[in-house]
Amino acid sequence: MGRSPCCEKIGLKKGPWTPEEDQKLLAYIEEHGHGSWRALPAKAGLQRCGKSCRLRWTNYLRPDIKRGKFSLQEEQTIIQLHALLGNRWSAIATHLPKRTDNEIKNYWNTHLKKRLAKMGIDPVTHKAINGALTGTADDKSAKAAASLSHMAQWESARLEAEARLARESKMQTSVSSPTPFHSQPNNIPVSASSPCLDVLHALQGQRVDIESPTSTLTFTGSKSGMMATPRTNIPEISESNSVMWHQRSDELDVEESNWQFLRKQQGMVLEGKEREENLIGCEEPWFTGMAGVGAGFTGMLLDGSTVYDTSECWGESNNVQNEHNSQASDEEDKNYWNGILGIVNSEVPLQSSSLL
DNA sequence: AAGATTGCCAACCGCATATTA
DNA sequence: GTAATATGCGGTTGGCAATCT
Repeated sequence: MGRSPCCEKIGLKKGPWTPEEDQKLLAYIEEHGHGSWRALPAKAGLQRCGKSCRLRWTNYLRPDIKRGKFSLQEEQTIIQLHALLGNRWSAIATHLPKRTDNEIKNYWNTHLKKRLAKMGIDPVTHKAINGALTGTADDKSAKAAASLSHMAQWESARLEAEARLARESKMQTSVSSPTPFHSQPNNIPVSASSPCLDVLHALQGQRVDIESPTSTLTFTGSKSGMMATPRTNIPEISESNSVMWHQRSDELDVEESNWQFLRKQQGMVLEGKEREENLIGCEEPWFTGMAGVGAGFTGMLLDGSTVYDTSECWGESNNVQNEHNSQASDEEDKNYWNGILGIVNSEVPLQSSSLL
């Protein structure tokens, strides 16, 4: 529908924020919460539109924002998620604690995209340009693309469901009046078993606190419906290490059928200890436990036919050929992710992973 | 030393969607 | 059901700093 007219008002200041303006905005939100962004500038004594205030807060002033250089792990996460989700920066940001969508977007555009292009990989499609990396297109790459597309659709559905649940939760908890930021149950946005976030859990093989500054999801602690009825998403690793998920059937029956499609495509699902063992395999500290993910996506990209070789993990010798992998077709398929891994590995100083 | 070029990122713009009246 | 309003998202830009010539 119609656009907000607030930014079209004459007399509102634009451009860089001054320390005084920052202080006013910060002080107001800390005391009253942001409430209605539209009404905030007048109440806070700012000659800005609400939109500008919201942006300043979410991208800069929020206390739970991590600034500085991206770690190696963050870089890989961005690349992987971009391959999965495309330019959905807010969705990607939900998987990167303390990073804003704007920051991720900027980093992608100024660093990662260039690196991919330099590697001969199309940053949009994540496919080799002119077969530079993985050879010419064939049935496998077509199937991989289809799988990836399907996965992206699935992730979209998950995000929508997540947003819907958040809304419902919000309604149930009767959050009718804005809560001052400092008095919220969690200054840090919650990581209450959000299904979407579980993707990253699988990526990292461990539970992590997701604190996306830009996440639009707001749960309200123990009163929240989300907390009362935690979702039980259980990752499963297929034979090709693809990550599978069990959803609450009462919510996501349709989505479940999508996964069955994938299961069918990917092969049998491992259970219990066997699954856990498949999550282990990479020596690289940060990658430990990630085999299920990198490998999962890799598996999909390779049509699930190639077992991921953990010796090719990020940080390991990407150029070292796997002596045990003698099949020409496997070599031809030298998976896309290895190429991606090599990009950053070859251009980013190792110490970058220990920054921040 | 100075002008040109490039890289970076905060902030803006406009569209899409959700919410409200 | 419709229109107005509010908010969120992603693309783009402007300006500053660093680097190059």
